[in-house]
Amino acid sequence: MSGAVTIGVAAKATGVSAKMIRYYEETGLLPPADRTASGYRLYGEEDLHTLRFVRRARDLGFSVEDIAGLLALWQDRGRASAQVKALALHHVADLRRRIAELEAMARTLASLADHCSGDSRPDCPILDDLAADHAPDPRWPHRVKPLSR
Amino acid sequence: MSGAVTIGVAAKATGVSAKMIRYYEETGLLPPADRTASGYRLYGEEDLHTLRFVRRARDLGFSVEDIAGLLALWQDRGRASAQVKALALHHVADLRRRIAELEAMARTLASLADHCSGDSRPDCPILDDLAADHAPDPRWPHRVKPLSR
DNA sequence: CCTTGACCTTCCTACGATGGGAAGCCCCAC
DNA sequence: GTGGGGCTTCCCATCGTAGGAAGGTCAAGG
Repeated sequence: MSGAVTIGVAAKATGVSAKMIRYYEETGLLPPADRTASGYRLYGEEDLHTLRFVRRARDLGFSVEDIAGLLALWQDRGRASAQVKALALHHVADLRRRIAELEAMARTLASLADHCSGDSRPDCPILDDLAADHAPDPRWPHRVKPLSR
Repeated sequence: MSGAVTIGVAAKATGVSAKMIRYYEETGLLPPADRTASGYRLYGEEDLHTLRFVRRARDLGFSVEDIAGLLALWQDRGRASAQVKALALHHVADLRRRIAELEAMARTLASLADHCSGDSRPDCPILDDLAADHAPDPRWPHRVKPLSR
């Protein structure tokens, strides 16, 4: 029943650093914490719960802005789960898009590295690729450079 | 043989914005460009080649710091391709690590969303998961909170 | 009662890569 | 010579996080 703890304890208990707790408060993600007479922030069990919620959401890659939405829905007992699901699926789509981008990079680079002898000789397909003329604009129909000269 | 072009032309020709070209120069990735009498930066064919190299490397996800290394190797005719390959493979490993992280998030979230009805009712496994007690420190052996009180 | 050390407060700085914008100079075409 | 577009530098913002300085607070132990 003691309840209220200071920011350092709250940080350790929730895995959110004290710095970030202050930042979240400052940016409005969290409401201003209660204070002791001397100005120390105090966190009760419910606040800790909220902080853990925020941390979990961050761990799942949600932006702070998205988390504000999730928190609002969480605290709205009359919410429609459809709203939550939409937010989540939107985020999943975002994650998948970023994954696809990274995978394209990794594939390209791995394939280049695969063709590189990796010994003491200077010849290197990786550098050759980087130095080659890559079409800047057209997305995929990668126009091969004209052969005749 | 006109050769030298101003920064805006170089930007369009290479796909690197003028802002970024200045930034790269400022941070030492690129050597200071030649200037006209009135202070305009000038870029020759070789500079454009370098800029395209940088852009390609950025497109492959290399950090500016890594690109500095790649540029140095590129310009070192006596380099060992092993060095380039090592840099590339290190970066691939980094990409794969980030991909794995994002995939873990996406998988978790997609599975939660999958169990969410997504209708007008408020019940939502996604929020339930976010609100649940997730172990902060211990990696997986998820210690359940003590029952007795 | 006073010191000590751990904690808290605010405020400022930085990261990495990028974009936006303002104020002022430069250059070319008309 | 004028207008408009390009160039210069300088400052600010992003996003989430961390570090540090300067100073107040608190509890424990002498």
